[in-house]
Amino acid sequence: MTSTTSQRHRTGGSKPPPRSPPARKKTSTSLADTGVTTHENVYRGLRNRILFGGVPPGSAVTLRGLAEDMGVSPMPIREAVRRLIAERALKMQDNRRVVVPPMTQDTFEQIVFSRKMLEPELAVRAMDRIGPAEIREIAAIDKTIDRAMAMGDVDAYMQNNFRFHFAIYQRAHCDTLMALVESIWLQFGPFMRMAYGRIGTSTLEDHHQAAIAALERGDRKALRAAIAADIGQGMNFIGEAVLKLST
Amino acid sequence: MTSTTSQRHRTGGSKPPPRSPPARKKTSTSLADTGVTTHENVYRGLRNRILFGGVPPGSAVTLRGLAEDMGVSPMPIREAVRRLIAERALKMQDNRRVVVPPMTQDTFEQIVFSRKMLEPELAVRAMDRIGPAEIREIAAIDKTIDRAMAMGDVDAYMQNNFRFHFAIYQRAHCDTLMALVESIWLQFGPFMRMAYGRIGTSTLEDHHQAAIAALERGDRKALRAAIAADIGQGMNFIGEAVLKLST
DNA sequence: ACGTGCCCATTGTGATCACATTAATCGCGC
DNA sequence: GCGCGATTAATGTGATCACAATGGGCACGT
Repeated sequence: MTSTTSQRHRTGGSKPPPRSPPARKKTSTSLADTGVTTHENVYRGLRNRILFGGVPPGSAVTLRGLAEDMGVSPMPIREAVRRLIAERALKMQDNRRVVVPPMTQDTFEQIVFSRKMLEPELAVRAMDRIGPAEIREIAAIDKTIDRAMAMGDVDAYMQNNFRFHFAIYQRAHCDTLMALVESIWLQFGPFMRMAYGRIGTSTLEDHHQAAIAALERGDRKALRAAIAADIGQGMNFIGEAVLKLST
Repeated sequence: MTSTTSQRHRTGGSKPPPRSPPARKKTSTSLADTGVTTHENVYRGLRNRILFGGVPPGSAVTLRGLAEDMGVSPMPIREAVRRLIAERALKMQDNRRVVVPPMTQDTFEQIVFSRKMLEPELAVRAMDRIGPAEIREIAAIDKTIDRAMAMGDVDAYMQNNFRFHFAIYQRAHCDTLMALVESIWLQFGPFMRMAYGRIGTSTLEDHHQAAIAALERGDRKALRAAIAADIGQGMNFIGEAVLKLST
């Protein structure tokens, strides 16, 4: 699947001897070719897979393996992986092997702290730019979350939980803060998935309704508290499932 | 010139028909070849240059240019630059040109906010691991800062100011938080240099003495306040110099 | 003299090859 | 049969080439 190939930069077709005949083919414009570079597409795909738990912690990520999967040369893979390493979504161990970094109690605590420091602020800053239309949109996402939870659809739950939070944060137009928060989400994404995979989504409760209500009332303090509570509850759930039960 | 090549990875010696006489020489060890990979060395060199204002905002950073400067092929440069872009130390604009990102009032405010949220906490967490010996070391760095300020040595001032803060933060052993803070420092480094270049270091006052005193007394609240005040004062200075005066 | 169009230099991107190192596999000896 | 060493496979790294696109420089035309 996804045998898609790159959109440009055909290298010569065959070529045992050094030189390569032109043999340009280009074209194709395969699919999803959103005009961006190949390594950008690779990056987004990989990023989403990590963010939503598609790459279990500890599993190896090889350049040539991904290259074959995505039908491109190892080159754009290298750039995408390097970028994800810089964002701490991946980690290169001393072996030079690339893996999803393991979670420790210390790291987890720092993640929780960072989230509680940054995300409520982001929500409050976004509040002024969130009107009735945006609130409706956000509430719709929350509805989707409820459906996913009821059906036990972990993937849909995670994706929409992400959409819920970032639909709010994004309105703050604070890209510097957003970059920090996105990096943090990338770091706990795989373990959120692991937690839901172990325990399921049925016992989940979030504070999204309280956040929506605070948005409607324009209550900054309540919004801040709702986001903080949501983070606390969600991260506590992950902590229990991942750090307490086995490893 | 600089026909120099890397230290390993022989390229296939002869290559019959086509290209390029080998001309390898190894050379130089220009960059403190610490046994790590080439792109890691390139990364560190470039990172320091950015962090300490060696690359003025707006100036172009070209792959081949840097490659020639450092005597390596464009390849490790690409990885280092890609990493610095991910850390927001560099930015690739739509032209595909790589530059030190410009500073805006909004970005600046977010940087100040992030620093005030994260760095005092880092200092407090480090306090338990900072004994008399470490305090002596930190105080010595502060002495060096005073000397640099008196002599108007901007480079020495910036490097030792960095060393002062991170000598403290490092003891917290919080690498997740540290990564966030380092990314932030990379973003305002070039403008700190710009500010000092414009106004000089003579009018500077910091709160380092208060921080050292708080460390000696084990006074968490005072340490938090001293770090926050130092950030406030320093960033206000940069803000005045960079955002108010011209652009 | 100024604007306009073309040409070439430069830049980032992608592919492929060569190499060093590490992991895995198999075979040999006990 | 079971460990242990050598050989083989696989992986990340660096270099080089080819290509598309942008930008700047120069000549030409009005």
